[in-house]
Amino acid sequence: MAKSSQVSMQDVAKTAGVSPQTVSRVANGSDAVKPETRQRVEAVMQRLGYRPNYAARALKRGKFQDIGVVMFNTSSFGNSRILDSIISSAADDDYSITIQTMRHGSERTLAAAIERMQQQPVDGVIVVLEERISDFAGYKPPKELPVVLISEGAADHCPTVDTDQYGCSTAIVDYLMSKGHKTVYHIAGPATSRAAESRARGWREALEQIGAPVPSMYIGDWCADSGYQAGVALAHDPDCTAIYAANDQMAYGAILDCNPPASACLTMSASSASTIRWRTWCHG
Amino acid sequence: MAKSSQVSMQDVAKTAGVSPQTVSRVANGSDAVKPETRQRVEAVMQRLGYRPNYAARALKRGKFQDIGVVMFNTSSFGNSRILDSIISSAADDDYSITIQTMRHGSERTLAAAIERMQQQPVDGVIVVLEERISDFAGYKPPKELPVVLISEGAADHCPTVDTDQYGCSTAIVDYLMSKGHKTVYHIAGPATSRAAESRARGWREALEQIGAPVPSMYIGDWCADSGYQAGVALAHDPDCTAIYAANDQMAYGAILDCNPPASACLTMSASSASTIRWRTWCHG
DNA sequence: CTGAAAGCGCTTACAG
DNA sequence: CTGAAAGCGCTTACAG
Repeated sequence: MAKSSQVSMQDVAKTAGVSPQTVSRVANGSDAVKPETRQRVEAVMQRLGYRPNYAARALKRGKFQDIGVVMFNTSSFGNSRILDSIISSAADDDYSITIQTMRHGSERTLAAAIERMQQQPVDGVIVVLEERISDFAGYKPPKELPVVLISEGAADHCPTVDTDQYGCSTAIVDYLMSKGHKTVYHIAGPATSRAAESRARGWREALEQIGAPVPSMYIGDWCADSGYQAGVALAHDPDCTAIYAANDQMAYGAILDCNPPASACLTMSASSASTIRWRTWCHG
Repeated sequence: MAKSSQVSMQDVAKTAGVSPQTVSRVANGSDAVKPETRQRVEAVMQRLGYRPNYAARALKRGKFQDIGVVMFNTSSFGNSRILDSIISSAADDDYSITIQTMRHGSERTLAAAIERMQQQPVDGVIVVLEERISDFAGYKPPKELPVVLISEGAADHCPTVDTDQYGCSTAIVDYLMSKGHKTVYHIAGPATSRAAESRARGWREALEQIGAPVPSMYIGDWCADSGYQAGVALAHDPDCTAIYAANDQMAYGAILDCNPPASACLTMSASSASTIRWRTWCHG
């Protein structure tokens, strides 16, 4: 919107010989315009390259038609899927997305993240929380800005949604056990992750429920390397025939060295909007 | 910015007993304010929960402090890395990012994408192009909105940047050959991808340069499954000791079945801002 | 150091 | 079906 080169509603109005009002009506698809007037105005808009000014419109309307999204990063598999889904869902309703990441240097608190978002053209904010964050539990969003958290465990004063991490884990364990394995090994995510904890808990309790032995758990850091390390160890364990890794990356890593001993390796990932995606590797 | 609950500059001015002017000066950190006045105004801002109105500010300033990014999706490994980098680079200069994906239903042209972005609060647009797009070559961006393409091969009328796909490929081939392999197999990306084509060309010409035999190439679709298919075939080829896959996912897939025959499997991925990331798997 | 005035480009009642 | 007026909340010269 370089001021000089911007064609305004005024310009169109003047050229078309109508009031700005009428141009506005045409721009917004009102049907209270005579067809031939509309046509004339549209022709001028086209010719002059008129674009409605976003800022002026938002100022008047009192909303931005835009939702802010805050994530730690956009490059983890889960986050990038969530983001994709948010973007296309928003687009379905003509909403745009403003994305921000939690910066390493600055305070990693909800308060700081929302504070930054309040300077942005957003009508509401979605925060995707993978790690624990110091002010999670008691955080109170400002009343002018709706905030929804995607995180496990509800915050006290803020709407929170999440996928059923625990349920996915038990389902995966049940699935593998139904294939005849004696037990399932687990490569967990880091202790800082709420999701990792729930997945591990689901795995453990599902095994206990069935009465299967609970092998000691490997704790990774979501990265392939950590899965690889676990795989190296597991490759020498004759009892290991099935592994459930807490995310894709670690499963990829584990596969590198646990093949052929482990005849089945399953990995799950929580994707957007409570859709659970399963992936089966090395069908055994 | 729900109009009713929004605290305006006026409100602060009235409460603090100064002019809106002065509030503006405080909000923008001007030093032409008496310290005690500033303090008083800041206290009131704090107490009332004042936030400058983004739309009004943008309308006046004539810019948004925001850059639009258009991608086919945000969930491919390369794209998510690029996005992460763009976001944090932008944040360093207090710019925000508005992200949009090319929708499946709508026209997948630069013209359509930029058209949509012109309705957004953006001062410029970055388009990440993985596939060929019909209006790529001759596309002319509007003069009011700066557009930069990330794509291979320059467009005629639009600034274009890209990583050195070709150079990466030759470097990877050279690296593997230096490890004593007789040749390197290639799992390429789909023919629709410019990047895939350059990577394949780099691979082929590097082998020719060295005088190594050029095995027939496998063409995948970037997904792990296609890499897996290639791996299944290669596992039975005794001459295959090294594979260069055009992206991570296909490399993951290939590894599943080509181990142990292929003693080395390298994959590259083009990441953000012309940084080339290498990953070595199965050091042989 | 501080304020009164004008205006950014649009939309929203209100008249006709 | 069309237009004149007011105002969204801020910033930018211009005075003092």
